[in-house]
Amino acid sequence: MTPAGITAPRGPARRAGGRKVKVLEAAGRVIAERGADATRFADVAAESGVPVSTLQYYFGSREDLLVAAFRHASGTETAALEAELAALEDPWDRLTRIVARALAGYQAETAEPGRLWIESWRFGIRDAEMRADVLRDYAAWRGLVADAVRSGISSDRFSTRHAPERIAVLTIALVDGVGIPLALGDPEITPAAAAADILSALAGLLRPQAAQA
Amino acid sequence: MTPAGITAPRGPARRAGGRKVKVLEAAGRVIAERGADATRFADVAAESGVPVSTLQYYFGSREDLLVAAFRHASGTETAALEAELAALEDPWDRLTRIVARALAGYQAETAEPGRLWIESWRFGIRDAEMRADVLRDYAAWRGLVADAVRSGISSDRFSTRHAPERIAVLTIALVDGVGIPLALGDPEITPAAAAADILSALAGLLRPQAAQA
Amino acid sequence: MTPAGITAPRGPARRAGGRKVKVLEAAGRVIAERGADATRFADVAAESGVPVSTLQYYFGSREDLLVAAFRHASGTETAALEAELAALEDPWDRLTRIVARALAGYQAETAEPGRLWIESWRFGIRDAEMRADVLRDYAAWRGLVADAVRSGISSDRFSTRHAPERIAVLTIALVDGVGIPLALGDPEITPAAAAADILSALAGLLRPQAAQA
Amino acid sequence: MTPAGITAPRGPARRAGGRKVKVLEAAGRVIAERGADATRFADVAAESGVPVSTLQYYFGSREDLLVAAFRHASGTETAALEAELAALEDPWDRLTRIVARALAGYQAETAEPGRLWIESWRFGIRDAEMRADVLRDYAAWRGLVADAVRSGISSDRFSTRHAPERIAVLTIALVDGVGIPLALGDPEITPAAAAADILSALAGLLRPQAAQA
DNA sequence: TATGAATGAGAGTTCATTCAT
DNA sequence: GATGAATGAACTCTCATTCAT
Repeated sequence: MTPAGITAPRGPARRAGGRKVKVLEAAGRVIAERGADATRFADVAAESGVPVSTLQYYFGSREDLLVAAFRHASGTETAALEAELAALEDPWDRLTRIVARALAGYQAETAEPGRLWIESWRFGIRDAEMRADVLRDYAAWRGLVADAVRSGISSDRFSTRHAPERIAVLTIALVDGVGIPLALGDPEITPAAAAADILSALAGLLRPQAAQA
Repeated sequence: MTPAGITAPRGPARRAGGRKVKVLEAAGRVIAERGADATRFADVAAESGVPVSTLQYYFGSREDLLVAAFRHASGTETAALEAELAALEDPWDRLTRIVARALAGYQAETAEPGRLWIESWRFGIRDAEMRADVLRDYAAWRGLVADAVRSGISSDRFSTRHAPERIAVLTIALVDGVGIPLALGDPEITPAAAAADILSALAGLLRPQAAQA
Repeated sequence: MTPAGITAPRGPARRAGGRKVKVLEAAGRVIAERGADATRFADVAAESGVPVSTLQYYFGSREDLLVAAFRHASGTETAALEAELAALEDPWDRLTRIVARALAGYQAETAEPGRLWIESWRFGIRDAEMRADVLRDYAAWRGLVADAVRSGISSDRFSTRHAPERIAVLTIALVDGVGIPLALGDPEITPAAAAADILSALAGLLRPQAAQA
Repeated sequence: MTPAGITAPRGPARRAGGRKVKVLEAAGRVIAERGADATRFADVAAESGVPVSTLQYYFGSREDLLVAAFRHASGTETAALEAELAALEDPWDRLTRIVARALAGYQAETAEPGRLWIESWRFGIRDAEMRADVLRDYAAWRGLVADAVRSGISSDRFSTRHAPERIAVLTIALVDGVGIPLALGDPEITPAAAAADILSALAGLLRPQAAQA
């Protein structure tokens, strides 16, 4: 199906042997590590092995590089989630997976995705372009939740008086709201308990039939 | 109840006729406006009318000033909330008030408290002192929720199989998780609907008797 | 009179269908607009539509391009003046035309020739090649004046005890010296009055007979 | 007459032991040497011994430093000329001195004042503040010439049908117009001959009585 | 106690130039 | 012959901090 020459990635930086992608990933790591405001060209250069002037040649200003890095990271994360969900039929399983993946992003050592989300809120408050990206991401994640909810309702597996869109807003709010203290190492939150609590609350809203509490 | 020394304020800004307090409030405004990382001594000097070198004389390093400003803001906000709650008997009313005040912090033009919260997460991820403050705040807010829940349970106004501490975690998660898109001006979130949804979810967990939906 | 090879232009830009000439004219405009020191390859590329690397391929270093642009502009201007003068018999008319053309170069919106002259002095002070060009131009302009003066003397239309070469120096000095404030928009200088004053001073030196004041 | 403590200079930078004045003089030397556009903070720092950041603390931007340096130089030069003229009674002597001083500025090794004038025209074409300064200087120099001319007319030592202001414009034009090739080392111009020619032309306009040709 | 003066470190950005095609 | 990609060098400017008063 795919002609030979097309195996090379076709993302926003398909030329130069994926060098830009390497840079964007390096930038993501640095942002997660130090914060967007403290991310210098020099840091990304050191992390990626690409000279500072080349970074500027690629991306223009420092802010453009940051926005590109955020966009790359969120695109990657969303794509991975969608790929995971594609394999799942049961709507409750899908919700479970969404919650798990979101929380996983906030956990552990690097917690790269979660840190980038937190950075992106901060950034989006003051930058219109970033804000648009963040809202688009919110819409994407909520959309996946709402789809699962709608699927569960139409197959009679969920029974709820709330609109799927409202459920979606609450679900994403819960994972973010729990994810933050998780990222901060709050001793009162453990990943497992957090997931269980969120799903339990969701179950209260959706009353899923069979197989779930 | 109140220890002796508290009659005269003993915080970091007791002397100098409240000049330090003025500075901390100015710093809070600047942080909300520009973000903590972009808050320079010069900005706070301009906002407060106090010379840069005096700010350093008062607070030491820039980071110390930021931490002090966060601490002052959170102390003020928590105190205000506690004062509000002190007037309320009914536990559901108290939960309603907590949710309302939290969401209010994220809304509208300046959204100063909410922006400071978001900043403080970011900051706390990388600074131990700030992290301790943030976790203390989390504990305080959750404590107020848990108190209300316990009070409702013991007076048989709430009926729930969840631990009050878990309810508290979820409640604070919800207000933060909804507050973030609110602060970003997400068109899918309106303050009223957000509050209603959160309270509706809480009602599902607590099944409050009478007077509430 | 004209050496053989001149029928086909042999300047630095004979090939490539006049593309180099287009570039040199673009460079002249940029230099007049921004000044030689602030003239970047990128500016000339934007003005001419020729890529930066091609400019370098054509002209070598930035300084070489600047010198070539100055030379092209002065050659063009001198040639135009000579063409104008060729049509005039009367030596006073020729002086009048020289003064008028010189002053015109300093006037108005773009004042391209005048600005290039001013730039070239500045440049010539520090660059030997440019200095030689400037002195050659001085000699050319003065030569035209001296020729007219000599012609007027030998035809008894001028009566002066000054050497024609000295008159020429003073004449060119006057047009430059008045041209500078003209280029600066000095409100005390108007083009018409400036020309009249210069010619009046010249008349004092040459005492032209008949037809002139 | 002068109280002890006042011996310190009272110019635009009387504090800090005249350090700013030292810097401005250093900047003037660098501008004359390299040209304004090529004058870097680092050059002035090296020439003056004052750190780059201190230069910025003193003057703000690089452009502000340049403008201040030009202003200082022109103020110094004008003051020196006025002091010279104050000792002279005879109007023709005063004109002679003005011409001599102006030409001297363009001569010799450094030719600092002349180079600064040439730089200032170039700068003034593109910068409104500089332009205002240049026009003010033109007015000052012309004013001194016109005063001498008026004085000569009212004492019947000059006899001219030209307005003193027009004579002044021509005089300054002549010294600038001759000064430029002088600064360029034009072999056709010698300082002595240049001065003689200019004064001779002036004499033609003013017909001074006695003692002058 | 409070403040202005002074300065070093560091960052983003511009730009000519080199290189490979 | 022409041109895009890539990069090192240089420069301005910001800013926290030190010092002296």
